[in-house]
Amino acid sequence: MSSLKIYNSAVREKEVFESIVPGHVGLYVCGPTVSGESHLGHARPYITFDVVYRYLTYLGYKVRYVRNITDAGHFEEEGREAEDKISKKAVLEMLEPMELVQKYTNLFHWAMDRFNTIPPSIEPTATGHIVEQIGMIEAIIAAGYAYEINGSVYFDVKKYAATHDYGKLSGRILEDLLNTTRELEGQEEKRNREDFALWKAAPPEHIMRWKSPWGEGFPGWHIECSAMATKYLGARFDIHGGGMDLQFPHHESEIAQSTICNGTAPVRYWMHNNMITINGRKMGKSYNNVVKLTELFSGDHPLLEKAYSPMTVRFFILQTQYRSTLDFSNEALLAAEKGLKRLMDAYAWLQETPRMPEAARVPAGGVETADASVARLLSELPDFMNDDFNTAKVLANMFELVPVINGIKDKSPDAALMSEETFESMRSTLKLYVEDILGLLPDGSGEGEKLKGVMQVLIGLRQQARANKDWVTSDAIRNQLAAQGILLKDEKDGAMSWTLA
RNA sequence: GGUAUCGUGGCCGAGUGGCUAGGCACAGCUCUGCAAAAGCUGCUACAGCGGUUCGAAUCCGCUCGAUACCUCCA
Repeated sequence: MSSLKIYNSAVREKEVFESIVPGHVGLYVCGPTVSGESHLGHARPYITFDVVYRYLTYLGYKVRYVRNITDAGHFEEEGREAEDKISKKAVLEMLEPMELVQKYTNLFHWAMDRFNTIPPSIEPTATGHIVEQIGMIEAIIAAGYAYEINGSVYFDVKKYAATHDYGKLSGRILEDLLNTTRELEGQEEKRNREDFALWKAAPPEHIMRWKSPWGEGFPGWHIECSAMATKYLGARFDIHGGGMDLQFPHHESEIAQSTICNGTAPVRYWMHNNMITINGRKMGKSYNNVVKLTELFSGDHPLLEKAYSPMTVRFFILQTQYRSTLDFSNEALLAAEKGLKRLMDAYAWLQETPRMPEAARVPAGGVETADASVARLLSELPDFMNDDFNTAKVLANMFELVPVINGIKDKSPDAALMSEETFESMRSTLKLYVEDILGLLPDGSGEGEKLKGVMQVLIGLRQQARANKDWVTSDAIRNQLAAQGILLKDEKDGAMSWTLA
């Protein structure tokens, strides 16, 4: 079997994965900023790294998965007037930042649960680690790589770059940054334009504020990840993940801070997922093209023709290699929905069929025509996962198994013949990859025991009607069920199956 | 302007030198009371131009086009 290779953004090539501490993996993923609702674009990293987490766990590693919640900084609820922040209204009417944080954190957890992502081992919040962040900033100042001005603290990029490779991760050259940095407000007090904030003094109207050696203020964006990653994973850990748009400046700055503070580069393998685009454009607030997850699940958005289930979205994302851009459209999502249904229908039947049906059994002296190809398709799955988590190829192989499974199910005369061992191997391997590694769940929601019982009654009535060639009754049952969103199918041997539409 | 990535059939997308990706859509056939599903078959592409090579979607160069980042961003 092949060994796991990961594309390391820092060196721009695939490297064989070796954990720093044998048997253990430290995984850090930049989490959401909970000042607003998560959108489809946010779903990608969390689903991508959920699969990474699942696969590493399957490989036998004890993984500590840390994903932060960014709940400090500038906060403003969408649509809410900024003046609220400084109004002299009663406390209850004023914007309470933690109320927003709680609301959007809950919503985020709800969406992650629907996507069937496994919760991280630790989900630290920025506000819960102010002490650690202040400690880290003090260490950086003590080392001489940061300076305080007017209650704010900035990282001295120029000094750092003199002896370290600032820009290595993002492929940037410091001089270029000097010339191309945008004009922003509040930049005057920095020594150099490329310096970034470790701590910002809070203006009087700023509600989120903490005491620090430099006065009241709040931490810079980059320091929180460095502080929390260091605290829970150590000065040097295995994998750091996040969206490509975070590569610069966020991750570059993380490297600089942690390197000065801890005396070592923090991360062994950097992984960056690509963006989700709409009509070729990145999904983002500034482009005004975001589809929120709640809108996606409800279908309530001008760009959406219908609602799409969380599993459809998960499948849609996994059908693409995580380093490629993924273009969103109704057509693409619809295709994903249909494809997933086909895969999961075959999969569900296979899981309900513990023993190889007679019809597919190889007759005495017969040839196991399907054994070799099925075995090959199955044996390639770990190779694909080991090749930088190529879930697209894993799914492609699974789709090649679908006709094999359906052939057995339909007892078609030219059904693929295979040995009992191959059948069992197919069953257990698919369960492992579909459910445990890719995290795709059969859409069994709503199929309560009572509904199953009721369906059995209706199926019985319809079978009777069909036996009597009473097509009127037969069709009435099927059509009325369809109107209720239940699709009834006649199988080859007179049996019937049903699915919720 | 700087840096980087990408351009694959109607659509989405895998693929770093030779072998069918896969899904969806579409067409035909089989099965079927009808339907749906399923099975089989077909549709077979790599932006353009040069180069390297026995051989290139894959390597190199140029051109055209697109996107991302350049301190809000998954």
